[in-house]
Amino acid sequence: MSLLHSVRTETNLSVLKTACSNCNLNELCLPIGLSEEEMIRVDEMVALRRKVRRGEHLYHAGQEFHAIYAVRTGFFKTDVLMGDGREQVTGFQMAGELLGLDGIGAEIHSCNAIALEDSEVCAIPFSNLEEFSREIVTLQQHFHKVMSREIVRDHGVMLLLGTMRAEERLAAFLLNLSQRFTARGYSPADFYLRMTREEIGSYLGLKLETVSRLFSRFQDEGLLSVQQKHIRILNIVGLKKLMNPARSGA
Amino acid sequence: MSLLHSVRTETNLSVLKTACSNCNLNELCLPIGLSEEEMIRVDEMVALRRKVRRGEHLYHAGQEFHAIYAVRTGFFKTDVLMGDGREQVTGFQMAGELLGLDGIGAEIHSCNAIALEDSEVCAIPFSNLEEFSREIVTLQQHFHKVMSREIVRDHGVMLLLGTMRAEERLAAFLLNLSQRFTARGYSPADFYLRMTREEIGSYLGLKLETVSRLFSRFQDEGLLSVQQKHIRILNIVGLKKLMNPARSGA
DNA sequence: CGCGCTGTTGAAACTTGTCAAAGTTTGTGG
DNA sequence: CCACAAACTTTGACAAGTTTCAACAGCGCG
Repeated sequence: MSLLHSVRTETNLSVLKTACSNCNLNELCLPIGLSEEEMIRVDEMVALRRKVRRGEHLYHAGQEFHAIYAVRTGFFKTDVLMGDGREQVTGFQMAGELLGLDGIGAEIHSCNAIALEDSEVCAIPFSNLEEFSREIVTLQQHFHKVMSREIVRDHGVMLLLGTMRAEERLAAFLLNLSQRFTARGYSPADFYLRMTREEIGSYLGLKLETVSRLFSRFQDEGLLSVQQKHIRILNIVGLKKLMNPARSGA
Repeated sequence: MSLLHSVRTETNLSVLKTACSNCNLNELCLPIGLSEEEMIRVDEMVALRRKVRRGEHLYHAGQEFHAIYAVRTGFFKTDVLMGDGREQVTGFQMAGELLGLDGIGAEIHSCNAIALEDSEVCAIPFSNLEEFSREIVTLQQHFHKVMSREIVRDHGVMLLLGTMRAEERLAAFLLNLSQRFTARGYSPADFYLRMTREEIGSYLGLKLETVSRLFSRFQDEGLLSVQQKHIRILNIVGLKKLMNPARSGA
């Protein structure tokens, strides 16, 4: 526990042992589908909980990789930076979602993970995860699925960035958020954005002004109500239509 | 082996057992780093070789997932299609690279894999892979790294699509190809593209006309020699500079 | 309570896309 | 083996979408 040389803005480590078996997230998180017995074994795997304050890094690009993190509470973004300062946000993560998969390949993190609000994660030392997944088939399978789904999600983002127009991108983004909030028991149509217009823009391959204009336009068109970060979706069907522009024939 | 109901354009299955231990690709492919003994065990894991002719699908989006494929020879693209016909190419795969990771999550393939030239793959039934990777730690670790690297690669493509200008994208694409050809013992500066301008454009989020104009411009600027699909890189430093436009300070 | 970060809006500029036409290569069938 | 058709590529002129630059408004943190 006397781990860190307490680097500048580094985050706090908590000594609290986390128990997946008690966690209300276990239906969204890694242990999906484990039997009660297996779940209790998995409790050993999770090392500790860690709090990350808004604006702080959970890990930096270039840093050594040791653990996968599961978001317990809060909200993160991951991004990659180009030499000249350009930023690409590669994802936004909320409760139950995993962070750090990018580090396995090179044993070095390839992106930054930054808390967008005060957050808490479970750290799962990767060697533990590999060890347990050799013994618990369900866990192995589930972990592989999680990684694969991350790949599929990334392909979806490529589709968005490569082929969609600005308004389609923002609609897709809002619908995706809506759906993920719903899965966590929150309102599908009324939520607070945790990220700035610039971060949304970076994720969607747009400039912040474009995002802002689009929000205004969607509001004018009666699709949304926008008050800063407070979004209400007023016409979800309309939003969906924006994404799938009427195809003539088919 | 009496597998397929011989669907229309479906590909041929070969009864040949593949042996990783004899394969000259094993330094690029899944079995990297295995001991000779382990390698021989892994031979059992690989089910069979399959030929895929140019233009044919290795698998379709929506099809049930059973196996991961390793490219032995040839060249593939993977793509996802939107309802209205828009296509996003998500990757180009060459010898030693893996196809099918997208299918693990939902047990259904989420993209199409199409041969761009007559090709041959090794099919590795996924249940075998999971079984063997429970026993052979090196294999488990390597497989996890391969998946993670795919995620990192995807993030690189997001960066490209989200933040780079057309000329930077094409430069990055050519340098990436060059580097992968080099890793396979081919010339870094003289190669044949297997894909059309439209496919390059789809991968890079550009229209085929833009790609064509860019090739012409790069040629005018003395960076490349372009004769249809035959590319010679004449000024690799110049290409790299295009990607990292001179930063003022730093 | 004010300074700074975040967001909004406008006008002009620029990059890339669209449409169109013609040239080139490749593949196929006679 | 030639000829024709289809697919792919190149190039131009113009249009459109998005960015850039700039000014200002609002909220929130210290």
